[in-house]
Amino acid sequence: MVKTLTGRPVGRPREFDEEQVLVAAMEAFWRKGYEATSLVDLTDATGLNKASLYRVFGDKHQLFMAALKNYADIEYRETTAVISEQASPLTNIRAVVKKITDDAGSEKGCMMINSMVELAPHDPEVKKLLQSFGEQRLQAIMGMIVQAQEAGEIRPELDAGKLAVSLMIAFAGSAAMVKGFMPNEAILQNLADLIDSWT
Amino acid sequence: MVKTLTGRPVGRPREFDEEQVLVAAMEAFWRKGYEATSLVDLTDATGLNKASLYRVFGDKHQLFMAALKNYADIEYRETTAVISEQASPLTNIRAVVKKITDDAGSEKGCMMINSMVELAPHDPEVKKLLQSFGEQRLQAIMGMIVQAQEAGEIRPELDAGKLAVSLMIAFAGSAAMVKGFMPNEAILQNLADLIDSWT
DNA sequence: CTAATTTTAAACCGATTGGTTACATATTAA
DNA sequence: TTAATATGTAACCAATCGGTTTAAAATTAG
Repeated sequence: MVKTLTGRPVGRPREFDEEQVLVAAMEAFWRKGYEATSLVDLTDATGLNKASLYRVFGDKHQLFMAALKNYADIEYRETTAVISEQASPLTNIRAVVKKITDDAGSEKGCMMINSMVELAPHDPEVKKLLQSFGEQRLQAIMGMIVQAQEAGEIRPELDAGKLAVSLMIAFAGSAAMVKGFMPNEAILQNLADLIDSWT
Repeated sequence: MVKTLTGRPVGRPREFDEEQVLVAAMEAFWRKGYEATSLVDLTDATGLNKASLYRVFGDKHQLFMAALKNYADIEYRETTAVISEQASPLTNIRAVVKKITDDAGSEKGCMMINSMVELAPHDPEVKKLLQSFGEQRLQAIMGMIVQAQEAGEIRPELDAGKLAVSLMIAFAGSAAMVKGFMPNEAILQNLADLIDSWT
């Protein structure tokens, strides 16, 4: 990718949008998991052929890592976006819960939980990435809980760290259960009840 | 397998124990999941060669189904075994929680949750099996909760069905989190806190 | 125009996949 | 001993796996 004076690269221009392709690959991995998604699945989903896919994103594992990062980025961006300055901390927590369950509400579940279950024990790279995403999310949730306690919306004697852990575990469990056992409404109700029990 | 008058089958007797082989296959699938476990992995784990494996258990998918059933059977048997007539209902609930988290406490997690996440959305057979296992477990947990309420150990105004759902989701979340993010102690603590909040 | 550069598509690669067949071996009933 | 039956081993199979190479097509700078 040699840049020229005009800023445009020399040579034949790309016929695809890198971001779009990444999203398509992400959706394939999200739906079927890592192992079950073949290169043919990926070329079908992205519209690219193998060679192009390899040149731009590297091998299957690298592409998966990029897709997982992309998922987490989108998730984080969209989740923080539902937080409003005007709303109360507890209202924001409920909005975040709704957002997260909406994303993971289909049978695809949550790509991070899917990857944790399928890959984390055997794949150090995936594990490391998921740990840092998880830590980030845990801290964010705990911060919101502390805010809600300061605002008098959550009982102050409760341990914010423990509450955050319980919510994280409930998220993970929800993302698993929605894939084969429990309807979305029961899951949403359970999360609502959990948060109600904090007030 | 033609039976004779003596009860012993005609022909060369088996050199392996069917139950042992199933357990070995179960452990391989439990550890690596369905897709990532190759036939070579299975022959290594069981000590049998492909042909014997196929003749006795059918193809890979049938073997997996048998292994999953075996897992659920063992799990159910061992879990109900920790329940004591002498102990109070709540003590029994805590014993069951300990038992389940002990089983799913390693990085292998819980084979049922692993399978639900990896396969349930695409594999109707697996989904159906997991649904019946899940329903069975949900009913068992709810029954114990009702007992504990009748014994005055859990607040009677709480909805036993909802509590059972919350515990199931917490189990599922625990089984996911232990695979890559959260240490066993934090998970155990969370479950203990959840049950404490019912008293 | 030409030379350089890049992208695309498709042919190609060895290895591995799940699955089957063929056959010598072992054990039975009669 | 013999006929029947079931076993374990290994060779074999086509299909698919992830991954690479090759070469034509497209676009640039000069």
